[in-house]
Formats: sequence, structure tokens, C-alpha cells
Amino acid sequence: MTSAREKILDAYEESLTTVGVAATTLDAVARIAGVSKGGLIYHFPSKEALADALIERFTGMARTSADQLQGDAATTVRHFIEMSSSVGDELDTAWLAVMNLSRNGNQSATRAVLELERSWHDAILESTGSPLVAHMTKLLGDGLYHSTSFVSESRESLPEAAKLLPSDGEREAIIRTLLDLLDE
Amino acid sequence: MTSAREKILDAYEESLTTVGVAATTLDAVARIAGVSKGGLIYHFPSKEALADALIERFTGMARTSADQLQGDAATTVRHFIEMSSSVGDELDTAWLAVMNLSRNGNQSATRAVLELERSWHDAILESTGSPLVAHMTKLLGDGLYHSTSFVSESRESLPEAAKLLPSDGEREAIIRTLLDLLDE
DNA sequence: GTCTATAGCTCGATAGAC
DNA sequence: GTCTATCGAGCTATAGAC
Repeated sequence: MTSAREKILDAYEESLTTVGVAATTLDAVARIAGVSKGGLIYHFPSKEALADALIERFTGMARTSADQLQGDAATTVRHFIEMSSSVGDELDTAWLAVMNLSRNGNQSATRAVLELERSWHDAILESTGSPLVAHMTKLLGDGLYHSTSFVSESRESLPEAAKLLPSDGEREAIIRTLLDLLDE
Repeated sequence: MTSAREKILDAYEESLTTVGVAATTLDAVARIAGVSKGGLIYHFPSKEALADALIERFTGMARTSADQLQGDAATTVRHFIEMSSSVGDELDTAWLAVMNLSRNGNQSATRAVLELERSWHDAILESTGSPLVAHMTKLLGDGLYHSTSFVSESRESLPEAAKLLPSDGEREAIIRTLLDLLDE
């Protein structure tokens, strides 16, 4: 059984990622979580406290994610590229929510996202030993993530958007290109 | 002399990109534009009309941008990568603003962004003739843009964020890698 | 620990003077 | 064409019953 606290944070994330900050009211979050506004306020005394808790939970996931990028070059590169094309998992949802807070003026959110970006980059740089390949891997992953999540969000209204994404075979070719660069 | 209408749209963009949708009230936009709320409402009878006008202006810029990507493979790839690392120009600001509307539930904004994404991708695909290089160019550009704008937004609070961006030399190496792939 | 009720504020939009 | 004044809706947060 998930605690009420976690259910509320999940609902907050869901609202932030689906309808955005403007429509994410305490009422809406409480309704999604299945509690009353009073119940929500008991756990999180203000909207800011709710945002802080979300960012804190995100930071924990971020640490885990960066740790998982440790390994030899081939594993790290492949893992990062594949992670970047997955949408809908825990970290992805949290990322989108925190990113939305960041873009709407929440400085703690900006700091948390930047911290994760830096951890990823450092991990890839350390395992590959090449600044160029590290940057390319990071950029390709970022682009992949941007495209995947944007296409995923708009798929229902515009199905042909899927053409923007590389196929599985192309993704393999991208990974191979990156690893080939390391061998030169 | 810029028309009041354009000044209001500029102010709307500025507010959307700096403080976000939630804090972008009609009062705030009017204040930035240097008009009263009544004056704003004369030009744009509702907030939705304001958003529609912004998206329409963005769509115009988007068409121009996609047209400029026509050319031979080397020119197109270089142009797209360099465009992706520029921050603060007209199209970039408009993009950020419309993107923020999209992420907050505005369907027209989503459609406009997707349309531009598709135009870019089609132009790169046509000039390179290679689906793999087209996707890689597009992804690298997207990643570059994401990093550049995010780092740029947060630079004041976190100066060390600049390390996340590739140097000019690395950007050249990235372009060269893409063009080498075409020659194989 | 969760609820209802409501106070107090801010926003979008309207009305009407100039 | 631009302004001030103001209404009604919807928001966060508080108070207090259970």
C-alpha cells in the first residue's frame, strides 16, 4: 500500500506533466490523489512545500540514475542512449514535472535538473575518456529524449509525429557510430 | 517605431520565457509592454487571442527558418547545428514561448512546434539523402539546443553549468563527423 | 489523519470615460 | 486607441469539526 504522501506526490507529478503548472491546483492534485484538499494540506502545508518534496524525491532518483551509468564505455554509452529513448518510467515522469517547475521560475528545480545533467555528463566522460564522444553521447541522448517525449505527448493528436523518431535500427547505428569514434 | 500590437506580443513572449505561464498575467504583460490592461485588451480581446496571435507569428518565423535550410548537405548540416547553438534570437525566443504554451495544454502550440520539427527534419533528410545522418543531425541539434538554452537560463545562478556545452572546436568536430558519415 | 467551510487574494474580462 | 474602475470566478491557505 502506497502512503498518502507518495500518492499525493504522484498526483502532483501527473498533473504537472499532463495539464501543466497553470492548471495544477491543489484541488486538482487532491482529486487525482483521491484525498481532500484538507488531507493534502496536512501532508504538505503549502504549495511550495509540495514542490520542494517533489524536487527532493527527484534528486534521490537522479542520484541512483547517475550511479547506474558507471561502467565501461560501451555499456555506459548504450545505457544512456537507451535510457534517453524510454518514456513513461519513474525518472522520466519526475524529470518532466521538475523541468516544468524549473521553466516556471522554481530555482530549486533548475538546480536539481542541472545537477543531474552534470552527473550524467561526468559519468559518460569518465567511462569514455573522450570529451568529444562524451558530448556527442550526451547531446544525442538529450535530443532523443526531447523528441521521444514530445512525440509521445502529441501522438494522440498527430500520429504522423512518430516519423520524427529514429527506428531501433538507426538507434543501434548511432550507438555503433559513437563507439567507433572511440576506437579511432 | 514598433506597433503596440508587436510590443505586446514581445512582452508576452518575454514573460512566458522568463517567469513562465503561471506568472504571465495580462497585468504583467501590459506592464512589460508599457500599456495598460485596457490597452492590451483592445488589441487582444482575450488571453486565448493573445496566445493564438503569438503562435501565428511563430508559425511565420518557422516557415522562414525551414526554407533557409535548403541547400547541399554540408551547408544544411552546418547551418542546422549552428542554429541549434544560438540562443536569444527571434525564433529561439518565440520557440521557447510557444513550447511553454504547448507544455501547458495549448494544442495549437503543440501542432505548430511539431510542424516546425517536421519541416526541419524533412529539409535535412532531403539534402543529405541519408535517414541515419538526418536523424543524427536532428538529434544532435535538438540536444545542443536543449543544453544551450537550459544552461543559458541558469547561468546566473550556476556559472559552472557552461561545462555542459561543447566547445567551438568540439562543435566543428561534430559537424565533421556527420559529414564523414555521408561519405562512407 | 482527513474532512468541510470559508476567508482573503488575484486573475481575466467588462463597462465606460476620455 | 488607451485609460481607470470594478465584477465574478477560481485560487491558496486557515479554522475547526470529526
